[in-house]
Amino acid sequence: MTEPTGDGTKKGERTRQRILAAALELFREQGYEATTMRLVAERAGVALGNAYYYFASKELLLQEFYREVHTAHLAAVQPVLATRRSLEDRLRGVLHTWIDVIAPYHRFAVLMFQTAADPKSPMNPFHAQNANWRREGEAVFAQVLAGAKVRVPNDLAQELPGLLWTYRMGLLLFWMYDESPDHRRTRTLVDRTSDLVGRCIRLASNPLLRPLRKSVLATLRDVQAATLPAP
Amino acid sequence: MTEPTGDGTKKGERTRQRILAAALELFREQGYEATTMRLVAERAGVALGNAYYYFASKELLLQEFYREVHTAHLAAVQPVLATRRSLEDRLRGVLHTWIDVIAPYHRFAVLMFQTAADPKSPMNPFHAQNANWRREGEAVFAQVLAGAKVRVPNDLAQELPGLLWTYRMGLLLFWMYDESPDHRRTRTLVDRTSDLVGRCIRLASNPLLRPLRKSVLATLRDVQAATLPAP
DNA sequence: CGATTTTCTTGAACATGTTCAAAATGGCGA
DNA sequence: TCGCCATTTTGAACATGTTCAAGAAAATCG
Repeated sequence: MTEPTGDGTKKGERTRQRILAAALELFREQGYEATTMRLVAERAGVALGNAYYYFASKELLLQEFYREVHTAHLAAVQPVLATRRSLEDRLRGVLHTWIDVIAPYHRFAVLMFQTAADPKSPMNPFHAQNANWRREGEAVFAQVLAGAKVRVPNDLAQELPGLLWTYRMGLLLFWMYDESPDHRRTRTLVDRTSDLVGRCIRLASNPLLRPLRKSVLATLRDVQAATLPAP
Repeated sequence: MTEPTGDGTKKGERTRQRILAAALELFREQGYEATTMRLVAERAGVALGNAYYYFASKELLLQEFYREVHTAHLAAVQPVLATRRSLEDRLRGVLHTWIDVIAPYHRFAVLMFQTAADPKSPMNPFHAQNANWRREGEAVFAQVLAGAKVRVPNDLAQELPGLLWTYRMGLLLFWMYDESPDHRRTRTLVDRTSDLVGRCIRLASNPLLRPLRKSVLATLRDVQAATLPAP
């Protein structure tokens, strides 16, 4: 029957949660490739087919992982944004927090990519299903910009969250291959690049560069219009 | 043990070629995912296991495809480079030629990525096996720069081929989703961005921006040192 | 030429993501 | 409570990438 531990839950919802929990656990322990659906089902105490009743594919389980990480990051980032004012500081803070949040999954990410696995879908923003996920990610950077005391021209401001999101994707890739303790290399890279990004933003805001900036941004928008579904 | 990479005439070399030909054929006809190893073997008139004797994985077959494309591009690009002098023209020419060369494989590429397949390995430059392939690709852009009448500072010149190669990777991604006839959208993008790239290179070469440029390039080199194997 | 070693080829077997038809369970009105 | 329908669960079956032990063919050697 139902009831303890609060979520509004029918019978099936609990099963779903057990499966998801088992999957995330196994992802963390063994990585993506090594986590077979049979293992997930077994640990969840459920038949193989049942896992597929709730998650149509292994990849959907993966997307749940991204959601998990995203909400954790969103929460962890608020105190940081509340106390820092300069663009560079805010950016740096958000990215270090990001590393903190994903750290437990390093083994997971590395395995996932190392085995020639799929950056494919979950990393590929060019698909409608993933558009939401991407836009949520951009929102954090919009927050970063909103609270920072920099003046950027409107055209640029509009594109910046997306650009910063892409920048973070690059960092993610670097982080995956970063085996240094506490991911120090990545953290160094964050420090250096958040500085550079700040400088580049200021440079791009220079009135002298307006024509070039306009051209670049126009092209960028065209590319997005062609690949991303309409907002 | 057995090293199947053969000099031209042995028995096995013919078998290898038949398997490779069958694979490329099927890739073009049906895309990567739909091409099963069993199909490849069957069309090559060979047992399943035999395909694995020559190509340890399906992915290796894929890399052969890239090699094929690369050599074709290299050949096709020479007349273009022989007749154009400005950086923008050379870049544009090289990229349009690139589109020409890969055009027959559009269906292949689209299927490959659409099915959430693997940009993974063959697209992932962060692996030793793929480093060569990447460097060969960069060489074309080094040629583009060498024959162009632009003066770029040395530090930048050193990194430009790699940067342009990455730029081309982005174009490839765009092209995959480009269903317009003759890939006109991608060609338009090439025209616009090769122009922008030219302008950006000139901007980055400005002495006033030397400090920023130095910082960016230094960071870039660090990233590469951490991810790519040493040249 | 015959024996032996190397190269090539085969097909069965395995692991894993995924599907599916049928069985079990639960909810609920009569 | 009984019967009926939707929800949930099951396990077998399938497709495909990959491995492997063993056999066939070719090359090498004495």
